[in-house]
Amino acid sequence: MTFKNPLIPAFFYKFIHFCHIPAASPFRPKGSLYQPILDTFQTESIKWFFCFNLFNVDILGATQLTEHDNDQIVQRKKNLQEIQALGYLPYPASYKATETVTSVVKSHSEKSKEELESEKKEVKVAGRIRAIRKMGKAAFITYSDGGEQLQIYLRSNEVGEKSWQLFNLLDLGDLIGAKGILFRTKTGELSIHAEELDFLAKALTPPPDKYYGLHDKEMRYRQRYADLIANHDVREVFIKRAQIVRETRKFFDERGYIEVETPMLSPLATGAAARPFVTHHNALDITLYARIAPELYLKRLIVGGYERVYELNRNFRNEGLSIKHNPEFTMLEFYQAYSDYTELLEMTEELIHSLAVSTTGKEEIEYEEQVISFARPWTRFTMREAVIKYWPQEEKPTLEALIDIDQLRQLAELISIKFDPKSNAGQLLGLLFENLAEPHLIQPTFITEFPTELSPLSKQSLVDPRFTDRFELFVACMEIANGFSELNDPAEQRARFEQQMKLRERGDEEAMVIDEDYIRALSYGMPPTAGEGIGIDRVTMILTGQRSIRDVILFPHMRPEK
RNA sequence: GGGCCGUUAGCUCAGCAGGUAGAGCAUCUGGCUUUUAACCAGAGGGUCGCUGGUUCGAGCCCAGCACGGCUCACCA
Repeated sequence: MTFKNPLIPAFFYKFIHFCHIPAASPFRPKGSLYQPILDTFQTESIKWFFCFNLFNVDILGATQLTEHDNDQIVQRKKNLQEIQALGYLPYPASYKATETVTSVVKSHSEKSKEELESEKKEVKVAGRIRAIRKMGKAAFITYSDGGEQLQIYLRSNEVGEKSWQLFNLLDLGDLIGAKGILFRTKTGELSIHAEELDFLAKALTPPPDKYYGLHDKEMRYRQRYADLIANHDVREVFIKRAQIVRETRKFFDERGYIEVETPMLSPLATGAAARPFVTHHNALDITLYARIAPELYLKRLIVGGYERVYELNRNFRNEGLSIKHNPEFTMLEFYQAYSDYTELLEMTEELIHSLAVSTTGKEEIEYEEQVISFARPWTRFTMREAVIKYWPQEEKPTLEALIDIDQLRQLAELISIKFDPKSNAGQLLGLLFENLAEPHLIQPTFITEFPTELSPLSKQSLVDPRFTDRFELFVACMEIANGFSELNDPAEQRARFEQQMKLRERGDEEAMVIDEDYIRALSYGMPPTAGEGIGIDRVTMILTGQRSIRDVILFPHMRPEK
């Protein structure tokens, strides 16, 4: 076997240099330290390759002390140095495990002590050390693959000199491999009776407290890796999130939808009411916006003849952060031709119900000390009905009052809700709804009949054009979904955009921008279509019992450190 | 952006009327061949977020700043 590489002379030079490192570091490698390792390789070429590898894995860097090192890091670097001296690679490239900790635990948890003894099953398994219990010449190591935990039992006289020496240099958090026979201890715990230990990687930074874990929220979000190592339930949340996303895709795939990807960077930030992130494309010398919604692109695809499309991806909104808002969040949007909003409403019920059952196993879940029932059918109110239902006074407004601008102003004043005097009737009704009804919508509730002024992309109701054929779903007082029959009349769409532009001119930064190409697309003829967006982060929050959106986003945005 | 709260050992947290800092885990030394938050004996470890002020003396009181959490407003 030959290893031909024109760079070998360079490696050679590095290697020579490497072997003559001045005594600058307190952990300067001894001159002949690597010779035994190199000697085990027969060919010169492999030797050089290996030499490069050793050099590249930063033996010096990893064990060099810095002024920031505390006593624990110093100790761990020393241990790594000694592990190398024993002949182990400090950061080997792979480990040929026969299975994972989780698979071993899952497949053997039911087996009795006697069964295991007769099977004498040999396994080779890798994991991270979570606990070490040493008793003189024997010891237990608990290690984990992130999922399950497994115990290794070692005896100094059985495991071999080299493995035992390695064991004495191991620290909590290190990654190791163990080979041995599965058995059950006196106390009945499934364990590997170790024949051999392997060293796979060093944890130079100690892991969080093995019992109390990592609580500091700032550190949990900034160093999610440490959070995931320490807190098993955090890991579970993101596994469930993946399950929710997977099943959502399956739900739409099974219904004849195709998944599409539309621009994340676009010359117009439109399709929703929000302030965008702004960036610049150098080659084209144009301003681009991170998308606030894919809506208008998806409907162009409906025009183009894909009758069912969905996109499950990120939206970006340059707005405040809160327990419910992250600057980037995951939105599912889907569009279905020849359907109206009532069909999507039913579908939403079906989708969320099935997600709830598959991720939690039940129709009823606990969230924020409330029991939320996803048993169908869910409550439905028009926006005005909801306002009336939750009106705080004995004397309630009439349906007609709730769409009349003068009466709405009086009503808002009556219950001292502050409003912008320039607000139109639809905006005022929306304001009353948010203030009075939203805080009560704990159980899944559909709100329908949205004012046209609040719905620039929705089709007007045939029975009353002041309202649109639109709904929103609320769960746990959060807006989860927003769906409507899509406005497909290009003339009416232009009028709505112009209405929005007027709001913009009056200083409403979040009002929508006109999209001429979208109107052109509509002019080719868009079939009657219903479309919807569902906030995946919020669905995940509810189904995993998390109060903060930061707990369902792996790397939530924070101010940079220092 | 406003209000409230927080920041102490590697991790989790105590600390008081203002008198130079404590515990558990982790680390180090010794003991222990089926333990499991292993145990027993001993040891080391701190710029008490930063900067200034008050004071004989500040982790503690005051001011400013930084970072974070919660909350209100805008938003999904």
